[in-house]
Amino acid sequence: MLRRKSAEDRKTEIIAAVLDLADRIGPDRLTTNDIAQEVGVTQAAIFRHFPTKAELWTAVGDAIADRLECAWQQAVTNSESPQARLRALIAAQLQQIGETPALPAILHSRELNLDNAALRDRFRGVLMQYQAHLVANLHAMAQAGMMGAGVQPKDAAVLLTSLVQGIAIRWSLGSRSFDIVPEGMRLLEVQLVLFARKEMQT
Amino acid sequence: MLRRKSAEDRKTEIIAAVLDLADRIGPDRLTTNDIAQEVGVTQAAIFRHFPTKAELWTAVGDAIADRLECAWQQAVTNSESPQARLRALIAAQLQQIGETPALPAILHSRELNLDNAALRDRFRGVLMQYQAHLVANLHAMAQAGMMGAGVQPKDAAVLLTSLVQGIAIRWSLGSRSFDIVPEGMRLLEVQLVLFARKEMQT
DNA sequence: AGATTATGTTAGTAATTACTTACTTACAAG
DNA sequence: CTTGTAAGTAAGTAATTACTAACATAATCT
Repeated sequence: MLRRKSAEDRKTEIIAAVLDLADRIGPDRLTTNDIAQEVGVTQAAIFRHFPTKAELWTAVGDAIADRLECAWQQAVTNSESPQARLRALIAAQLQQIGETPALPAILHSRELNLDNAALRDRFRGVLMQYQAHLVANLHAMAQAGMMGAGVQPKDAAVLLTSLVQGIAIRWSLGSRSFDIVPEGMRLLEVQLVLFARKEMQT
Repeated sequence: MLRRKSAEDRKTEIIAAVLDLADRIGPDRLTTNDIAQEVGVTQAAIFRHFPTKAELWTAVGDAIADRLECAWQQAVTNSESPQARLRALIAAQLQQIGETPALPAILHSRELNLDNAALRDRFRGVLMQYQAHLVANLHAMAQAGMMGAGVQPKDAAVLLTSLVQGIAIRWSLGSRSFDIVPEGMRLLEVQLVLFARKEMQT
């Protein structure tokens, strides 16, 4: 017979299954049937734990947002210098994507961006918070004389978030044939060297 | 009564409708019913022009690939210097996204990446061709002494494609509240200045 | 003008979807 | 051991999906 689990355990199990399936099938395509099969219960069992599919997605989104916030909160508090914090923030982001490859797809899915306004706003806030962290540390670096002139911290932050997104896309399209964290950090160093340069050429 | 159109006209009309709906509804969510309503015909009429939904998507993908290839072919041939070609290539890409906002979503949709292997491979080839264009011109710039040392053309090309993707994402998430082409070109100039810098600081 | 054909419609189909209802049973507490 | 409840199932539902077959008519050609 089937071993029963506590509702809490089953819920986290279902959310994990959604994260996994969102990567393989796609966030906008996975069905409650897919989820049930992955977990190993009947379809009806899913609705015992989440009244609607929308609320299931809300739970998934909340879990993601929590994880992200926690990850870069740690990155900020565990690093001393602005430069170290910057590196830690980028590394944290890359690691999160590496652990949960469906993350970008879910963040841009219509499931959450069209059907779930509350969660969309939360994600927007979380991502703005990340951008603010980057800007703050870039600003501190500029004041410490570690940045060449002519680059606004805001623009630099956009270049860095773009770098992360670009790596993530290249990683996905290329069937994840390289390690995302070291490759991302390598390119980060390239960009940081560019930031640090001072003299210009005609 | 309904005015009938030639099959060719109707096909392009349907493809245009798909591109529009893919942006509003999402590539993996839009139905043949949605398309029919948008075009103003019955659902069955869609299947008069495309035998299956998969073949419709193939046509849409082909149209996109053609458009992209054509756009940056023009960019390459109409510009004299490597630097001008680089700017033209980025501008072309930004303009394509501006004209067809669904482009990134379709490129990464499961519809084309899971269900249509042939088209996925074509897209991969097209994007690699773009990357090759960037690398070639960055290499020419380096040989002309227009690039500071220490940055490989390949890495620089990755930074530039990331920049385009990052701008596109920011543009989408921010409800397209800014003009994508000028904002993208502004950030491109920032990155190009960084590339051109030479002396380093400790 | 009349015949032909290509573009359309109407009215279906089987499969899949999210979700429900009524019933069952594993499990923890007394 | 008994018992109440929480976690599960079996068997449905109506709505939506991609797709089809038979019929209709606007457009085109001679």
